[in-house]
Amino acid sequence: MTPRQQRLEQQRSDILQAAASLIAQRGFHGMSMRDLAEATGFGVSSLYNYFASKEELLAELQIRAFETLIDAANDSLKDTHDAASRLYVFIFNQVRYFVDHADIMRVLIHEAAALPAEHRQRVRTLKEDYFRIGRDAVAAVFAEGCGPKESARGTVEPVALDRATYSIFGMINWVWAWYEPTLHGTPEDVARSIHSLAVCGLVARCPATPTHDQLPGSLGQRQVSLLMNRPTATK
Amino acid sequence: MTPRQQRLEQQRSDILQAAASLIAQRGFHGMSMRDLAEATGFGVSSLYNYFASKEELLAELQIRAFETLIDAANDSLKDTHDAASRLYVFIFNQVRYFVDHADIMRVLIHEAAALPAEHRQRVRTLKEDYFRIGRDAVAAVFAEGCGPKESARGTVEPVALDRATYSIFGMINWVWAWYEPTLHGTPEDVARSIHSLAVCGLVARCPATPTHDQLPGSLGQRQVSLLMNRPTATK
DNA sequence: AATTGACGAACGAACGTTCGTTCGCCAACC
DNA sequence: GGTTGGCGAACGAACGTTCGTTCGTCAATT
Repeated sequence: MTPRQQRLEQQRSDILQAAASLIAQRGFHGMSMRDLAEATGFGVSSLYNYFASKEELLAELQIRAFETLIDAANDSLKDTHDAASRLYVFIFNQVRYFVDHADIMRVLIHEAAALPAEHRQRVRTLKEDYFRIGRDAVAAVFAEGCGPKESARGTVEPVALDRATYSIFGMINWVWAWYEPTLHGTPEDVARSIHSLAVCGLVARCPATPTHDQLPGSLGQRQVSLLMNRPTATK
Repeated sequence: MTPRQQRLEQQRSDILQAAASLIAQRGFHGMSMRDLAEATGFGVSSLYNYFASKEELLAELQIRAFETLIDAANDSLKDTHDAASRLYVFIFNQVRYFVDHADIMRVLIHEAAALPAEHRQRVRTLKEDYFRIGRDAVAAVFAEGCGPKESARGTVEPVALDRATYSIFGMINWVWAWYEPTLHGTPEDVARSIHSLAVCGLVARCPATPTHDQLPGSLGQRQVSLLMNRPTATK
C-alpha cells in the first residue's frame, strides 16, 4: 500500500470517526455535511473526495464496524472451549467494544433503517452472522447445562432459543443507554453481571458454573483495533 | 369536556399517533412536517393549530407515552404481591405495551436526545420513576431469593443491583428490535422467556419459582388504553 | 325566525434558512 | 507538468414556520 493510499485511508477513518460521533449525538438526519466538515476541519466539498454521498458514508461506517466486531468476537472465541466461558467471552467482547467505541455502537443500533435499500442487505447479512455466533454460544450453554448431571440437557425449542438469544443481546446492546464508567463499575463488572444473569439468573446458585475468577477477565489486554482498521490492516 | 374540546383532543391524538409512526420509521429529524401533514390529511400549517412546534410535538408524544406506561405498570402491580410474580407482571406489562404500540415505544427509546433541553428534564424524571419501579421489583426478587432457605438472601451491592436492573430493562427494551409475532410466539411467550432468564438464567432449575402457569398470564385482558388517552381521560 | 358577528379550524403561499451535492479553480506534490 | 486533494461559491430542493385569508358554526341580538 503506497503512502498515498495510506494517507487517504487514514483520513477516511478520521472522517468516519467524526461522523460516528455526530450521528450518535443527533441521528443520521440530524447531522449535516456542514457539521461534519466543521468537525473534521475539511471544507464541505472536500468530503466528497472521500465518500460518494452521505448515505454511502453511513453504509461504510456500519459495514466496517460490524466486520470489526465480528472478527473480534471470532478471535476472542477461538481459544475458549467450555460453553459458559465462551458465552462470557462473547459478552465481554461486545461490552468492551461498546466502551471503546460508544459512538459507533450507537450508530450501529440506531441507524440501520436510515441505510439506502442497496446497502441494507449487506448490513443485515453481517448482523445475521453476528447473531449466529451469539446464538451458538447460548445454545451450547443451554445444551450443556451447568450442573453436574441433574440439570436438564439436550436441545431446546428453537423459538425459545431465539428468544433467549435476543434477550441476551438485549442486555448487551442496552449498555449504551446507561453505562457510565464512573457510576457502574468496570466493563468487566458489566460483562460479569450480564453473564451471571444470563447463566444463573437473579437468584439461582449454580454450583458448576465457573466462577468469574476463572474466566478470561483480562481479555482486554489484546486491545481491539481502532474501529476503522479493517482486520487485514491490523496484522 | 365540551364536544369541541373532545374533538380537538382526538385530533391531537391522531396527529401524535401518525407522528409516532413516521418518527419510528425515519427518526425525528427524518420526518418532515410535510410528511406528517400528508399522513394526517391536514395541511402543513394546520398542524400548528395543535402543536406549537415540531419539538413540542415530540415532547408531548414522549411525555404522554411514559405516563401511560407508568400508570399501566402501577395498575398491573397493585394486585400482585410475591416478588417473582411482580417481576413478571412488570415485564409483561411493558412487552404488551411494546406489541400494542411499537411505534411509540421505538420513539421513546430512540429519540430522547432529540428533545429540546427544556423538556428533556421532564422526560428524564419520568424515566427515572419508571426505572425505580423496575428496580424495586428486581431488588425484591434478589432479596427474597427463590429457593427455600439455602439460597442467599439479604441486600445486594447497589451498583450490582443497578447493573442487573439495567440488564433486565435491556432485555425488555430490545424487544422492539426483533419481535415478530409470526416468528417468535405470543407476547406472553416473550415475557415468560425474559422472566425466566432474569430469575433462573439459562440453565438453573429454580424449584421455588412459581411456574409460569401460576403467573397472571391473562393479564392482557385488561387492555392498556390507547396510547394517547391520558390517565385522566380514561375513567 | 332571521341577522349578525365573533371565533375556531382549515388552507395555500411564501418566508428565510439549511440541506446534500456539484462545479470550477487553485496550490502542492510526484 | 500532469495528477491529486483542497476550497469557496453556487445550485435546486426541502426544511420548519408564519402569514393572510376563507369558510363553517353557533350564540346573541334583532
